[in-house]
Amino acid sequence: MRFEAITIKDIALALGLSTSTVSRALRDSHEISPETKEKVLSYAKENNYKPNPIALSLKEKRSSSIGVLVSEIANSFFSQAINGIESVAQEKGYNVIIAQSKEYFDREVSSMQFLASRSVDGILFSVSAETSDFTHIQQLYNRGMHMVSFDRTVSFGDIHKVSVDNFKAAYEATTLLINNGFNNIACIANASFLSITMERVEGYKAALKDHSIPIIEENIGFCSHGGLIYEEVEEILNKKMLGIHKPDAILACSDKITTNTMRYCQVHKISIPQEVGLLGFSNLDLTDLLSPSLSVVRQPAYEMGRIAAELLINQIASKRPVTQFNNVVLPAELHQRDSTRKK
Amino acid sequence: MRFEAITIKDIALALGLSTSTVSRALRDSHEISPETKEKVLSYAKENNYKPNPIALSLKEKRSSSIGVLVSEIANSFFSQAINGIESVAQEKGYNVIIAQSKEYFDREVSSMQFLASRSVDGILFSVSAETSDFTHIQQLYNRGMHMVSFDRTVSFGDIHKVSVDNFKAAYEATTLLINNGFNNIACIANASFLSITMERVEGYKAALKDHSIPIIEENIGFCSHGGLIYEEVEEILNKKMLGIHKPDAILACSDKITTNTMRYCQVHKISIPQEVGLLGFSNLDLTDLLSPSLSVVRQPAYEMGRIAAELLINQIASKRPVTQFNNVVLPAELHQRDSTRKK
DNA sequence: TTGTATGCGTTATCAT
DNA sequence: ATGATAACGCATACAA
Repeated sequence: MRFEAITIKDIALALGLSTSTVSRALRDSHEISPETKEKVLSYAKENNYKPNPIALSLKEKRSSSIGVLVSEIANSFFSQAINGIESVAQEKGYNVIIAQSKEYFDREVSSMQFLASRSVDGILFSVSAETSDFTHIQQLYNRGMHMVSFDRTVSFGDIHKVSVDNFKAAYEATTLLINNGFNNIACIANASFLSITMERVEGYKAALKDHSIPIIEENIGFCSHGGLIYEEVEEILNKKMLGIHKPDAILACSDKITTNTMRYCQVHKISIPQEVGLLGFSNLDLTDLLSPSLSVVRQPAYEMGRIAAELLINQIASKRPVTQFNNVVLPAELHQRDSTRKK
Repeated sequence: MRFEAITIKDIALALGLSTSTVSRALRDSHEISPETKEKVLSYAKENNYKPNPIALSLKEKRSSSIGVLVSEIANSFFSQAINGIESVAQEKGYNVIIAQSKEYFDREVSSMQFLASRSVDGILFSVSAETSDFTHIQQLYNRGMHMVSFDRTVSFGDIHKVSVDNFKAAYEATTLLINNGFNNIACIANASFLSITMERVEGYKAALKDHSIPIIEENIGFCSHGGLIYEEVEEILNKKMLGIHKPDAILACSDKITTNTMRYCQVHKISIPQEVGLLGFSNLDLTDLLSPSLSVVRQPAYEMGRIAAELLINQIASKRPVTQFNNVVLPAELHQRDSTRKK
């Protein structure tokens, strides 16, 4: 007993009409008599007729589904972004198909090809922490796939981009630390070739410079895997905290780096903010409940997801080739709490 | 320049063969000469031929995609579960299509119909906090849709179920509170008709009974919307904390209820665990960093996702109708930390 | 206003 | 060993 849905053919047979008449009646064509239309429509409703989306896809060469490629679903930022994407997709009648790279370049390439081969109409993506080469994206794009990049964007120009103002966010975060009396601030960031990483590091540097604080390269650290692994963060923090330039505050530039830095301080019994101030990028919704309350840069993940999805779906829907490429930049939110309040 | 993939017809044309020959060669049929096979295969490889999954779906009446319906994607438990689902799907060549009910019954019904109408091969679902009527599920199921229920399961029998041992988890959690010297324990749970709610409340009651502590119904509270809304939790907690039976500890039976209870204590300046002990169900991965470190029941979300996805995909793949229905019950993890250590 | 025929990409069933 | 044809469900150009 397998799921046998009613088709146009069934309706045509039952009503003694041709499939084309039924098809037209269902699509409310003006060249169908009101009576026939009524007959077909009521029969369709009674028998719960639903057009077969697969047949439609084959015919129309579109699938009404969009692919989303992120590094990790179980990451608060991305799950919030997917939430936004799903909400728009739902409104516009699109499926959302999920794939994740797990921060591996190889998985990013294969996942993207997987999505493309499943004939999605477009792809929303945020590159992995290992991705410095964009040819797989460029190729797909050149072959005509609709794509929108979000969060971690790409360097080539002819594509919609949605991101937060990372420079400003890091600039303001660093300034907050400085204004609270910290002046030897370390910066722990993601893989160095990610767009978001360099923007954040530049914002950090600019804030120091504007406050006449010397930039010490040794105070800057990069995590090649997004800070996903505690040991990676630990090693970097050991260098900083045990080094000659021992910082009095830390700017943690990603979700995972932030929590792993907290964990490091807990494990090594370093009190925040007495021994070291801490300000981190984080999208967790309970950072105010942490010990001590964590000052954070929060990214508008849900909104980014919505905007990116809207751009993509509009691009898919518009028949004409896109010539104008948006580069939407949203502001992040800065929340000050106890972890930056120096005694 | 739209994404124009190469088809069997293109290959046939280029090589002066018929489409059927090409099709057979690609599927490595024994009735094709080695030379032809070689020619076709190498041409296909050169031109990066990929069979069109939509045409395949239309022909085979299957889509190689599974739907996942959860209440909220941006919830740590569900995003971890989706992570597990995606990992299995990836291995077996299935798409994962996501939909969420947002804890609304209406959205659950429409999302499920949406998934079904997009011809997914099967659906993995966890019902919304409003769902007490399962007819929409039962109907779809009776029409032949493959379904597996997880986390919040359903009452009808002929379906695979994957869940955690909620009774045992709540029993052990309550016992831990009792052993730490608390004896007037309140229990805040989800909507009362959810399977998980009653199992947890029963576990709580059983633990009290086994320790000869009277069960006070007034100490038990239910959140109709999964504790999603702070005010809902606040109202319930006000009744408890300002009531005549003021509890000395709280068992918070969901992710959101747990964090909202912490927030309540923070807002109302109630110190944990001095004034009230707290033990909550939570899947956040930094509960040890909370203030004070939170004792939690953690659910094996990733594993549940994997197991549920495996069951579903096996069910889809097996041609025979399923007669044996699994009811997989996994143990939860109990982590004791400061929030239950009475001074 | 309605019906007939064709095609989307693929495979299965017939031929040859 | 290979080719022609039909079918999956739908929409549409063309015919009537």
